[in-house]
Amino acid sequence: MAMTISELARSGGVGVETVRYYQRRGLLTDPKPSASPGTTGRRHYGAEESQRLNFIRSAKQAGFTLDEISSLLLLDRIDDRDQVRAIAQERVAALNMQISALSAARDALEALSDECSRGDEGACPIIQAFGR
Amino acid sequence: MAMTISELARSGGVGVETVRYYQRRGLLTDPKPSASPGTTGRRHYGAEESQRLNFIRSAKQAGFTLDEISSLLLLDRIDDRDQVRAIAQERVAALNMQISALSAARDALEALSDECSRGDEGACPIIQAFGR
DNA sequence: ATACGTTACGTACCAAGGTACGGAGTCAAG
DNA sequence: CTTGACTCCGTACCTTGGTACGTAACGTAT
Repeated sequence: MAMTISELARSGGVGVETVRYYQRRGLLTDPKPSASPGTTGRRHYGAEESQRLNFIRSAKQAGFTLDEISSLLLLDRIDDRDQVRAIAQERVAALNMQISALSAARDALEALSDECSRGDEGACPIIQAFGR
Repeated sequence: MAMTISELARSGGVGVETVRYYQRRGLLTDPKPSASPGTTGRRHYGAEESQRLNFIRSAKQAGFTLDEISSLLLLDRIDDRDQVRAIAQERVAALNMQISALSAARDALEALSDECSRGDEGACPIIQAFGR
C-alpha cells in the first residue's frame, strides 16, 4: 500500500514528472519525505493519493481544467456540496454544447466528404462550402 | 469589397493580431501593400481572403489543427481530391471518438451530480466515485 | 562493495494558438 | 491642420499541461 512516486505514477497512468507537476500545482499532496530509512528520506504514498490521481485523470477526461479540478478538490475538503454540484452541472452544460458543436461539425464534414467523392471535376467543395 | 485588415478580421470574427498570425503561418495570403494611395501603402483584402478566413474558423471548430488546415488549403490549391477526402474522413472518425468520450463523461457527471443532490450527508460522491 | 535504477530538487524547455507592445508612418474627419 | 484611429513591422510575452535535464544522494540486487 505504501508506494514510491513511480508506483503512484504507474497506478495513475501518468509519468513521474506529471505527478511532481501536480504536486507543484497543489493537486496532489506532497508528503514530507520520511526520514526513517536514510537521512534524506523518500516520499511514500498510499491509497488516498492514488484515488486523487485517478480523480484527476477522470476529471480531465470530462474536460475540467486543472484549475477547476483544484477547486473541486478544495470544495470536497470543505464539504461544499452545493458548489461542487454547481460546477459539475456547469461542466455538463458545457459538455452538451461541445458535443452539439462537434456533432454539427462532423455532420457537415461527412456530407461534404460524400459530395467530394461523388463529383469528378474541380476541387472538393470542402473548402468552398466550409468557407461560407 | 476591398477591406482593410481590421475589416477582414471583423468579418472573420477574429482579432487583427490573429489575422497577422495566420499570415505568418501561411494560412492567409499576405498581399503586397498597394502603393497606390500613399508611399507605404496598406494591404487590401477581398472576398477570397474573407472566405479563407471563414474556412479556417469552421475547420478549427471541426477540430482541425492549424497545421492540418494548412495542408487542406495546399491540397485544395493542387486539386488533390483524394487526399482532402482522406483527411476529412480521418477527422470525422476522430470526431466520432471524441463525441463518444465526451458523451460518456457527461453521462457519468450527470449521474453523479444527481446523486449528489439527493443525499444530504457527507461530501458529494463525485470525487470518490470519479476517483475509482 | 559496486553498479544500476530511483529519488529529490531545481530549472529549463516544449507545443499550440494566439496576444501584447513599441515605434513610426499614414489616412480620414472635424 | 491637427487629432485620433488605424496600419505596418518586429519582437516579446502569455496560457495550459506537461516533459526533459542535470546533479547529488540513495537503495537494492548481485
